[in-house]
Amino acid sequence: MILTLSQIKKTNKWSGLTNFQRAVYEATYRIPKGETRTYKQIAEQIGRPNSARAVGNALHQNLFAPAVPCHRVIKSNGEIGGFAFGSASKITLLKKEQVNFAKLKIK
DNA sequence: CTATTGACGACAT
DNA sequence: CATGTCGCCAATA
Repeated sequence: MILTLSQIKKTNKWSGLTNFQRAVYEATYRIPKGETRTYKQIAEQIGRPNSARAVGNALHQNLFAPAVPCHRVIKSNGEIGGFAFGSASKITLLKKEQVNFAKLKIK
């Protein structure tokens, strides 16, 4: 079951989150299919340009997978970054979404 | 309250 | 290109 953003906000999990976490999940939810964002870009989008690391921590909790497409978030240097279920599966998901790998350091 | 940790970033070497 | 160092921030113990 893939929850919509509005449905996510009604869950009991959501109510327990901090504003920072909520902002991260919202920003990530809006990443269009076939595109990627860096942790840095997410941080900037939520008004905290220096919180890229904290963004990664937030996504690691991954409370709303797969509703929140956290696999579309990568490192700013083009590397894949981490993933709760292993970076290999992260790459697989991106390939299924026809992401442009040209700019990424992935074969 | 302090200390530690981690799906990061920028820069130097 | 590969490593190391330092800075950063929020969550957690």
